[in-house]
Order: sequence, then C-alpha cells, then structure tokens
Amino acid sequence: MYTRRMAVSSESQPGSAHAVYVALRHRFAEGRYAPGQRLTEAAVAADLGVSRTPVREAIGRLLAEGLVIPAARGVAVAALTAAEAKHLFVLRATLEALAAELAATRQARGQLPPADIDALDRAVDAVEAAVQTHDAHASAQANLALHRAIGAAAGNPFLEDTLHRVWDRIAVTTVANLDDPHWAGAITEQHRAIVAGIRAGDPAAAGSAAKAHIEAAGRAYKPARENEPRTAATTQPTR
Amino acid sequence: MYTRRMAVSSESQPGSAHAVYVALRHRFAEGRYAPGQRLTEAAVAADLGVSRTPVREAIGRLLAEGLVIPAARGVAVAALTAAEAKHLFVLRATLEALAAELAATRQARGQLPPADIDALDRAVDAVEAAVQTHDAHASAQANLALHRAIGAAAGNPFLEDTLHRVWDRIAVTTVANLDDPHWAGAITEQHRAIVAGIRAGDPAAAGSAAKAHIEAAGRAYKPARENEPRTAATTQPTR
DNA sequence: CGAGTATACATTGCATGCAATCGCCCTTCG
DNA sequence: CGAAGGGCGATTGCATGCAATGTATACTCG
Repeated sequence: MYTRRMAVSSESQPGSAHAVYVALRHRFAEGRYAPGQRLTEAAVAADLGVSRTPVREAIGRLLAEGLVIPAARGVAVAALTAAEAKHLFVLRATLEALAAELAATRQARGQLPPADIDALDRAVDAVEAAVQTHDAHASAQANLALHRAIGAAAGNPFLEDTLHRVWDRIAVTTVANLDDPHWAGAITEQHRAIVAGIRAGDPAAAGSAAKAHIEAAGRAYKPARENEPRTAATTQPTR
Repeated sequence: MYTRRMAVSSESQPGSAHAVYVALRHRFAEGRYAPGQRLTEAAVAADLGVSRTPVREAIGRLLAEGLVIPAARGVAVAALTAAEAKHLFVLRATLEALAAELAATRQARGQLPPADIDALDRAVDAVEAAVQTHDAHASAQANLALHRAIGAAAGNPFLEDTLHRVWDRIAVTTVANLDDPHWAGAITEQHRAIVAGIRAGDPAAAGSAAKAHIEAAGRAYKPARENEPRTAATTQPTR
C-alpha cells in the first residue's frame, strides 16, 4: 500500500503531533467524535495523553482541511450539509473518472503491473462480500480500499492526494448506505464495469463507468445523522 | 437566496500562526525563499519577529500541503520536478475543465450574475494587456485572477479550494512563460474561447476549451530554475 | 593521506506557564 | 417578565525552557 513516491503530502511523519492528527481523524471516522461536537485542546490532550502543543498543531491541520470548523470557543467537528455533499460528489465524480482514465491509459501502455489489476478484481470481490454481510463499517472499508486502489493505479500522486481529501471529507459523516437493496446490488456491477474498462485499456469506458458510479453513489447518499442536537460536551469533565 | 458560506478551508483566521503561514507563502511566491532552500524554525521566527511556536504551526501546514518537504534538519522549500509538473497539469486540466463546465451550466440556468461574466471579459483583457507589457509577474498575477474568477463562477467551493491548492503548488516555481511569442499570442484567444463557452451556457464547449488551454499551458511550461541541489533526495524515489 | 569514529552542537519536539480574550451566566434595571 | 450589562471563568494564543536526536566536523588511527 505504501508505494511512495513524490512528496505531495508527507505520510510517514514521526512525532506525536502527527499521531494526534491521525487519532483525531480516526475518532471522526468511527463517530466517536460526532459532527457538531466541540473540541477543546485541553480535553483532547488529556484524552490522548499529550500536552496541548501537539494537539494545537493537529487541530490546525484539521482546520485547514475543513474537517473541523471554527466554533464559539475553539473548534467543532465539521458536519456535511446536503448542499456540501452534492458539491463534493460532483468533484469526486470528475476526479474518479480521471483516475479510471489514467489507470486505463497506463494499462494500455503496459505500465500497469498485472498484479495491480488482479488486486482490483479481488477488491471488487471483497466489497461484494462485505455488502452481503450487511456490515456497514466493513462495507465502507472495503469500498474505500477499492477506490483507493484505483486512485493508486492512476499513477498521479497529486490526483491521489486530492481524492484522499475528498474521501476524508465525505467519510466524516458517512458510512455506505446499504438500506437500498437496489443500490446494494448495483454497486458490484458498476465496480466491475470500471475495472473492466481499466483492464481493457479503454480510458473512455473506464472513465464514464467511474463517473456514472460516483453519480449513482451521490444520489444514494443520505447524510447520516444530519443534525445531532448541540452541546455534546467534549469529554466528560468528570466533575 | 443567500447560502451560508460553506466551510471548506478557513480563510480569514486571526492569529500570528496564520500570519506566518501567509508570510511564508508570499515569500515562496516572490522567490525570496527559493526552492531547495532550507528553513529553520528559529530563522523564520527571527525573520518575522515571533516565537517558534506559531512558526512551527505554519510549517506544519506547509508540510501537509507539500509546499515544503522534510529535509536533513527541518524542512526545505519544495521544488517541482518535470514529472511532478506533468502530473499537476493533468490534474489541473481536468479541474479547470470541470470549473468551466459548471460555470457554463450555471449560466445556462440563469444562476450566474451577468456582472460575473462581464468581470471574466475584463479579466481576459487584463491578461492580454499585461502580457503585452512583457511583465512576467503582472502577467502571472492577471492570469491567476482570471482563472480564479472562473473557479469562483463554478459555484463549487470544494472545486475552488482544490484548484487553489494546485495553483499554489505550481506557482511555487513558476511565472508565466512569455518567452514563446506563439504561446503569448494564443493565450488570449484560448481565454476568450473559454469565456465564450461560459457566456453561451455551453458546458461542453467551455470545458473542452479550458482543457485545451491548460494542456497547452502544460506544454509551454518550463520549470524555472531546474537546479536540483539534492534537497529532496533524503528518500530515494525507487520508482 | 584516507577512512572510520567520537564528540559537540545546531535544531527539533514537546511541555508548561502566563497573559489576553471571549462566551456564559447572573444580576439588575426598565 | 424581558432585556441589557458586568463579572467570572473557561479557553485560546504565544513564548520559553529543556531534553532528545541526528548532523557535521574534527580527530585519530591505519
């Protein structure tokens, strides 16, 4: 998974500031810090067992990325409005279409290792299996892994980084929407169409399949827990 | 209707950490801190008259954005390799095509204020005038303003933010390449084609014109000062 | 004279302290 | 009963100190 690469955004940073950053993102993803919840430096620092300084740096990055927003006194976990989600999916559709096109182009030129393509097929199978278990978390995980693999196959580190940003922003409030059986059935078919286009080295086919897939995902998207009532205190002050 | 400004990346932050961040970016843009140059927290802090703490935060953000890279002892100003530039222009072409398409769509739906379109025309004129003065800095500035206006006209804050990131990354080492008279002449024509497509409300025309324009810009791009003094070479790009 | 090694030092990374700021709540007045 | 104002407290923002770490230099030995 770590085929790095050109310096676009450094991944393997040491230090607890980066650890805090990763930890916070993880808490967002698993909903432990819910959208709208307020974060205070002291509470996070106590939670993670570090001082406020690395927490400050991590929050600064999250603020720059839009994963948290300025709140009354400090920051709050960002929530996605319906309009924001719509805009994100428009961008995402174009980016994923480009990724599929580039991957197909690399395949046509023989620049894509066969192992990578086989990995795509396995990833599609994994999503299908996960969806059938009706495990939302595992499905989201497998789905993300597939899309990540396509992004990596494109061979453009800046595109890959941009895709990660978009996914992160969407994943803050989303898990795969499996309630709709029609969508759950269509997802694998659409995934296969993308991979087939890549395998065939057909950029147009792969790109349009990817675009259609993301647009369908955008239509199926329902903002999870849109408005959790406010004032979920940070961590319990244990008072 | 006035839609509340979506928080994608907070712009007007107070505090000297943000001021340091802006100041550093400005120094990069005007070449005062050249690519490959090493930055130490203490030196920057002394230069800007603050302590190391806000400098640390600013450098952390620049590191996350890829504008500086980890160096032997701290960080160095990032330089663009030819391969990186190529990848950036591929991404940029797609993003700007999307922006032009969305702007044209908004125009077709009557959602784009006529004043905005007139502003696009004026921006095109401004670029033309600046190019004729052979002032590289002014030309780059005017060109960026035009592209920014198109990005804003698209009405998608996430796309706009992503475009800014790409522009920033390219602008680190680039000014408009005016040496090529053929390119200098074609630039205004291409700009007009994009704006014409938007004004006509024709997404396909606007998008393809934008894509062609950026691809031409990518071909005309020559990495300014391609001296690579072994800065990024701490990790081997074993590609 | 070159290579290997030890040492000193520049520099980062984090914690802590202190002052400034802003929201919240309680009080007070209309 | 509602609104305005003031004080208190929570929280941020920045500076500084100290320890850890990796680099570059100087030194020694072959």
